[in-house]
Amino acid sequence: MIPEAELQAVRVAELYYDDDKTQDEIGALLGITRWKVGRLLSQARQDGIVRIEIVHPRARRLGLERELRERCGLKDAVVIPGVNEGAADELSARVAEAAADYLAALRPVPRTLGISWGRTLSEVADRLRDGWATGVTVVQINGGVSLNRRAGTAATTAAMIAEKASGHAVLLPSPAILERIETKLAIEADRTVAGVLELATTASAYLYSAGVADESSVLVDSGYLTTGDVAELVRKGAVGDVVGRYIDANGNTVDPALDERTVGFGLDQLRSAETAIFVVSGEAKHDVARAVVMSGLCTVLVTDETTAQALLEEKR
Amino acid sequence: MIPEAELQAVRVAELYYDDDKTQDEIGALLGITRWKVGRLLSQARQDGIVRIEIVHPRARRLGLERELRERCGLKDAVVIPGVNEGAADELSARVAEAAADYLAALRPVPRTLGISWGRTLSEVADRLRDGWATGVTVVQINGGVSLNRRAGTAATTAAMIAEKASGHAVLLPSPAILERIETKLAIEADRTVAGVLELATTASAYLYSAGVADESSVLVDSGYLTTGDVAELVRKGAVGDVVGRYIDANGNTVDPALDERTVGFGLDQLRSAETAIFVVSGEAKHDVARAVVMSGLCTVLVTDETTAQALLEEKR
DNA sequence: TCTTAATCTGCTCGTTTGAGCGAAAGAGGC
DNA sequence: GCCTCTTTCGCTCAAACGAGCAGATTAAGA
Repeated sequence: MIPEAELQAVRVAELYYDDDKTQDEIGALLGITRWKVGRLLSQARQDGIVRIEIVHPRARRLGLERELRERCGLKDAVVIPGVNEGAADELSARVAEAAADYLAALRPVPRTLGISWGRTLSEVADRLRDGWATGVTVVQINGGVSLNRRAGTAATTAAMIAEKASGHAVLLPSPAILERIETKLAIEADRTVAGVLELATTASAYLYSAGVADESSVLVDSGYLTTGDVAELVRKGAVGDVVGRYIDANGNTVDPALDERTVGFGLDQLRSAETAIFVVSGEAKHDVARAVVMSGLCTVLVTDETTAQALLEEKR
Repeated sequence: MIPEAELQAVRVAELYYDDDKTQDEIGALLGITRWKVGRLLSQARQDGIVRIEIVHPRARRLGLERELRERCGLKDAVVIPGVNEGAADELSARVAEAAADYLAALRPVPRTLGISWGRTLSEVADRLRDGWATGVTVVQINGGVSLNRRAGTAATTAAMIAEKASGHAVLLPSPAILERIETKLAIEADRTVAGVLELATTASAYLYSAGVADESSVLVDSGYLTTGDVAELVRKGAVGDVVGRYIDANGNTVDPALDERTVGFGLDQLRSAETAIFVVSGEAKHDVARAVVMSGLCTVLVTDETTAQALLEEKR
């Protein structure tokens, strides 16, 4: 049996929202005071009898964002509503657009921006509008230019972001992962590389995404790792990679030896950053996303609704 | 490209409805006046960017009801929201319940109520609550007791409605359709039948449903008509039956000869009634419903959302 | 280019609404 | 039954809001 109060709440909600009556009128009609009407109304919203929805491609999910901020200790969060039909492309496009918007609206405007590279970042760069800022130095925080088959993606991403802000890009002239630790140390000691890495530490904001730990990874694609290497990493608990470094569900380095051979910004450095914007979308990346957010690798999260929900689900 | 104003409207709507900010605050935040915020907000609702929905089994669709009243010349209309999953039983149950509610809330309380019979009416009777009124005389407006296989359905419907209002039922002791017109005239001339029919004309309200013109009809089921008869009626344009009389899409009698042999309240009498409540639900009955509503056979319509939409669709 | 119509903007003012408070009404323990 | 605690109620008051208006701005036509 439905409680009497609920039925009345429904009736009141109908008259108020569908019939555009004032609370006073409704009160007179149903023989109750207008305050009671107001209370029923707010309870109806509380109970979910009245649902207010914002239906728009660019709409955001502020409720989820608030929860993410509060429960995950984020400085900020942007959540894009899920697309009706399962159009994964469109979803990532929208999230990328949101990230671009966020970056453009970021205050104070970063003087130096540290970025990673990959499909997501490239999409963000595309969607950034010309003149989104002025005079921003864009610096790569992890290596990987040379061996990449889709040559230059990494370079063009940085260049495009810089160009659209009438700034200039500083590339990291190094492979992502080296075969021998000695080589890695040597290259990091090199003036050019060391200079870039130092510049990276001075960045006022960082923008990066993450990869899934499977054979589809760009690191495999680029030849840095074999599918066997990845399988081994997964066995050790890897859920994905952030700026070229594989992490487990707790956000810790999975394979210290491999990490030693990886050139670029370290995870701890990222963790201590004032503003680290993490862009992620798609079901496949839920695990990495969780690891990144929970281990404090980012201060700002830009993602889709499903991912956001998955993150909060976990926390309950 | 999405117009700038729309994006701003979305932003405003988010801040207002999701973030519970006042229009003033939003104005300050976005650098616009609060009046502009208000205007964007009302436009967002107009454009359907902001959608307010009342989610409840007993909720009604007041917008549709208003349209029905205005566009179809109805005195009143009750529209029940569609059920999510295709549960036809539940839908008819809810519509029946709504009809019962409507009847109970009807003012002035009818002294005499004319009813038809059938599955729908029986459901309405079931859902009527004890003491829904006091001292109402319930009179059958069309025959059909005797031959009905589910013997007594018609009788019990009337009896139940009457009993729940501490009133009494007056049954029409006659078949629905007779084989010869002479018999029909004779039976109508009989004191008992004539008395009931006269009482029926004095009713202050009528409650009835309609049947579909196909072999599933209760008139076939009860043996008044053969499936062949019905097929012939359909060929002549029949869409369904109301109080035992078959009508076409315009609400006119399909077969005058058959009509002459049908005992009970006439369609014209129904049309001139002050209050004629028509209860109908389900996709199969859209055509009959349209015919009934458009030809002015009812003054009050109780139905489901899909049917209501189908009726209005037609009118465009 | 000037004129005119249409739209948009910021505002005044009266209405509508929600927070907060003391009184009344129920619920529950003794 | 009587008392206490909690909930619900009606109300005051100030904030929030929308209708309607006049001036500003834009678009369109001559």
